[in-house]
Amino acid sequence: MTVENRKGGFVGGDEGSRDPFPAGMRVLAVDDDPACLKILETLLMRCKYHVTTTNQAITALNMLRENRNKFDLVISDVNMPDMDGFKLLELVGLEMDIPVIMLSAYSDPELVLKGVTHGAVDYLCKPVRIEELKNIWQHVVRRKKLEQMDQHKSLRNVGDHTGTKEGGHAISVGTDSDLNGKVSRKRNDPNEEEEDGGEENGHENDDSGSQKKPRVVWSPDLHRKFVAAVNQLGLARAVPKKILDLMNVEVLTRENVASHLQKYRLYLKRISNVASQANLVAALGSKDPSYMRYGSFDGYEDFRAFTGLGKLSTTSPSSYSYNGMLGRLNTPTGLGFRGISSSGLSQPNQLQNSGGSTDYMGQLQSQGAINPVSNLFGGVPNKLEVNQMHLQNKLISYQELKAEDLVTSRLANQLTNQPMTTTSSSGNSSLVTVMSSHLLLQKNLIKPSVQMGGLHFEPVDAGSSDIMDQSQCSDIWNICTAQNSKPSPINIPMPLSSPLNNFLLPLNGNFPLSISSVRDSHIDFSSNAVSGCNDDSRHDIACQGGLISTSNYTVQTVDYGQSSRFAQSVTPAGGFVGQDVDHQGTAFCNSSSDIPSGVQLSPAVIPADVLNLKGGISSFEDNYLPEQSKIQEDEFFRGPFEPLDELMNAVIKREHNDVLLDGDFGFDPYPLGSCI
DNA sequence: CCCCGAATAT
DNA sequence: TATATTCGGG
Repeated sequence: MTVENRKGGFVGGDEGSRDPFPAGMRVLAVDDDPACLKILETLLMRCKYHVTTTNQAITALNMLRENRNKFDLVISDVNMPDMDGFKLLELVGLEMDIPVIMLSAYSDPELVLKGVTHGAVDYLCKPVRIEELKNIWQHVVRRKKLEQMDQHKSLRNVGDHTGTKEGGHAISVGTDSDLNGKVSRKRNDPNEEEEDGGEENGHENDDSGSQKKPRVVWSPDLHRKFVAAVNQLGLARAVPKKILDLMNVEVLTRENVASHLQKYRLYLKRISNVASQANLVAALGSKDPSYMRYGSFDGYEDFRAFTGLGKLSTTSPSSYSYNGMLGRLNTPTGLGFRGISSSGLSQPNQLQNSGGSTDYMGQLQSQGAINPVSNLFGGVPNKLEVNQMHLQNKLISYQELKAEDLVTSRLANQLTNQPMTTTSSSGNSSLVTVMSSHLLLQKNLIKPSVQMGGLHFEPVDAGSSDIMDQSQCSDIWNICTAQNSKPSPINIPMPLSSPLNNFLLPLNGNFPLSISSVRDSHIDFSSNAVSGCNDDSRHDIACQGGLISTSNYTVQTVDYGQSSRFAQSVTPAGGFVGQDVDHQGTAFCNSSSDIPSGVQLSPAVIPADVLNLKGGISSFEDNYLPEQSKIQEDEFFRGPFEPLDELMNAVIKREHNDVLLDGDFGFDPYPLGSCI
């Protein structure tokens, strides 16, 4: 996207770097404490940087606004009287594409986390040592690189040849920056979405005479909003108009949303197919490890990208840039899972970006969303996800399940038996290790520490093992697969890591957490054989589910209509809602209109006994599914639920009170998202 | 008439 | 490919 190139600076990128790189890098140091500021300045100068200082955040902001090309990097103290360092960080991230390093006397992890989640590329503790400053230029280089990549990408979209030539300029609503930080709002589009931070610009084109509506580019930010809206509404009720309203992005038209929704649904469907395939694989009992590659998460890279490089993008109000995403995409590590391809598996090392890469969805993945796919496969939040959660400063911790022992031990066993060796691509090792340790911890019944605040995150890692464990899953999966002799129509092997995932996610990391279970994802196929439904692809059920929220647990599952029309005909009362904590779970059922709305669900997803939820939670199928659905459910779920299955369904619990904490970020409305 | 979703065009 | 536009229908 464009963005004007920052001239002046050096840049790291290959091209151009004629300047002696780090030397001369323009750094803006901000600290209300004169002494600290002086020290900082001195150190920075020693590093040969060109330093500008100010003791006021406001001033710093103004300076940056005046000429965004004047600085390459910002180092700001966290605690300042006039403006909270985080605020400054946020604004800078929002308005310009300049890496920001936070500085604080406190090394409280919470603060660090906050800084990182707000988009800081680094977080240094005072007293700062020159060693730490010597390499800060790397952040600039990194960002530059991303910018370049971004530009290239966008060039394609935008005009350049072919495509839109005349008139048709693409709009990137809001996005722009996406990768980097928000900055730029460049380009053409008349108005961007709200996000106030915005500013400037506006002029520019629009003009051209042609008045062709600018082509909407569904940037990550936009998509995020879209997903947020969808989640908020619940898939069943997410119709273009409503989504449009929720998104509150004016340039968009209902048609735009409708079109995107169409694609989104397609993605969901594909995902479900993937899941099915996975199931199939499991069912077949293939022992080929390659099938299980999915175990390798690359969280590390993601993590890095996520944290260090990028800002998180949040949903609306402010979107933070998430740099690094691109980079991530290009690296093998970027992929979350090794996938399953149409053939059923993917090659290890193979990049999973689905083809294009222009796809921002892939990028989104790195954002903090919980990867649906992973859920599909086991509902296990992958490392990345966990990391992301951390980053997001969401308070998440693993909470002990009531069934903890059961689950844990079981998991442990599985894990033990099947060490995750996976990994295919380079760079995974660390993750793998992490996972392993994580597992070990579980085995020992030590609770993992994903503690982030008030939220408790349930480690459902086990899920992955489940998948691997064919026997465990076979019942369910077999059913799914066996009956569907016919591959799904779409059947695109989607690498797990493919962008699809992102589509689902709430991408931003802000959600409180929920993870959805995927067990239900089988659905798609079912239509054919199982339910005897029509082949009509329209009838596939992508998934079913609902959101359960008990005082302690929140489970979200997805529900996608069986028939495309169902949305219209059925009106679930509840909606998924993440926000609605009170809801005890609403199940949306599709197709049949007889579904009670607002039902509480409980689902099949999580066996009550396992979770030990009190209150009757009856099985989903028994109570909430429409007849038709029930049939399907039976087909799929027949049999007692296995605890593992349970696990697989990622159940995430969140404490009641866990409200989002960080106000800034918190705002995410969606509970999460992921549908599916 | 409005809106939806699928199909089709670009 | 992704998005826009069209089309049939509720």
